[in-house]
Amino acid sequence: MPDHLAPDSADEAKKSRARQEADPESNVGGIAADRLRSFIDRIERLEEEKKALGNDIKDIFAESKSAGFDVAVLKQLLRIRKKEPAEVEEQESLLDLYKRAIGM
Amino acid sequence: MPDHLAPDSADEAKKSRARQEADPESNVGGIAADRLRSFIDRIERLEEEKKALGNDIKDIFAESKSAGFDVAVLKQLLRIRKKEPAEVEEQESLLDLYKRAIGM
Amino acid sequence: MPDHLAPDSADEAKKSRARQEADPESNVGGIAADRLRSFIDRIERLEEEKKALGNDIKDIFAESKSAGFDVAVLKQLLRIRKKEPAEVEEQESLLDLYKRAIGM
Amino acid sequence: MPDHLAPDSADEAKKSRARQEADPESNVGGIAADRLRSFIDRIERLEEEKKALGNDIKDIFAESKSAGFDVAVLKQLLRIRKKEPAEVEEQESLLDLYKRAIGM
DNA sequence: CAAGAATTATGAACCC
DNA sequence: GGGTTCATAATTCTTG
Repeated sequence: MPDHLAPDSADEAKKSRARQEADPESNVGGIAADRLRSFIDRIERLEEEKKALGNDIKDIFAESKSAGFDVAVLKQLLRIRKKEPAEVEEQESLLDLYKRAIGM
Repeated sequence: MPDHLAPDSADEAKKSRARQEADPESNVGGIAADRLRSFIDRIERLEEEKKALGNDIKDIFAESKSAGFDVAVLKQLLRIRKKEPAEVEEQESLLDLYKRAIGM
Repeated sequence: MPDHLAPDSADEAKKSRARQEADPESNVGGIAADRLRSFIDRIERLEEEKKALGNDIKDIFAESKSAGFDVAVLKQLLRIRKKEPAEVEEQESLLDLYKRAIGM
Repeated sequence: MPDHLAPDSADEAKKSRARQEADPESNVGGIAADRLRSFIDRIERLEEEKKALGNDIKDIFAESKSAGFDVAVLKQLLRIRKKEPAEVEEQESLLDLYKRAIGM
């Protein structure tokens, strides 16, 4: 987003304080606006980091593929490791049951 | 093609099995166990960090809610802020496409 | 319970009743096999039709390419046409959110 | 939309030809425009049908859930049925191999 | 045929 | 806690 739409922080701080008393109920243009901006900034920053980590993970999958590993199987393995062993077993036995029921 | 360049994954898999004797410690059933474990560890580590960031974000939403903000509105604001650059980009790519389509 | 609906064994009857009120004839390991098979058949049938439609669409793209149209541009046009109603909807929901946020 | 507001196809065809001569080089507003519109209409129609089928499938999953089946397992079963048996076996054995390699 | 984008499906979070 | 919406992951399709 372009910076020109955002007033600089010093001016904003002044305005915030000035208006805070004038319109305390809705807090529009007052300290609440600063607070809102702060929340948004913090969240967007964290989301950026999160995305970067996602890219790192993707890189490792590419690396493991180059090393000759089957990425689909690797992902399957990771999925299994995330689940509780009991859950894995339960789903497997249910799958077997369904298979037998339809004669597979 | 020189040997030191990476062969494709099928060849690599074959070579891995061929080399099993040469590197017995980390080889299990023709698989470079150490390498596999390393990939898995790295990925799981990064996923943990990613999840932690997700929790941080959730915390901020809770905080903003406590501060009196409407979380749903906040999220929609964030979504719009995220989408706008994407749309600018899209318009540009559409323009490029049209240019190419008419041979510019 | 009529005899002709009676399951083969007492154990089977218990399991059947515990899990569902199914026709015992079609019960395999406590699973209503006929019902399961029916669900699977119906889903696979619909997925086939869905895939066929996907192929039809692909054919039309090929046809439009033969007619001299730029397929990439065409696809982007379609994407935009699909997105516009979504945006209208979003604007409305955003408005609703703002209203709620200010207590209307 | 009421039918009386839509020009009938003969009228539309006449108009197309009338404009074709006016701008033959780029084919804008001429037959190519009609052709383009036709492609778009056909594709959008098919995509609608495709989406409807997707909804039908979703409904069946809901129905099977109500009947007491585990939807996740059901989907797993369908996925397996889609793959070639050889592929299924290969992936399973590879998974076992990886598991042993990391000592699971 | 590998890489990348696009669609589709799955899983998580939120509200009721 | 169950259904619904939204974010993330997986698959599919396309292009070079």
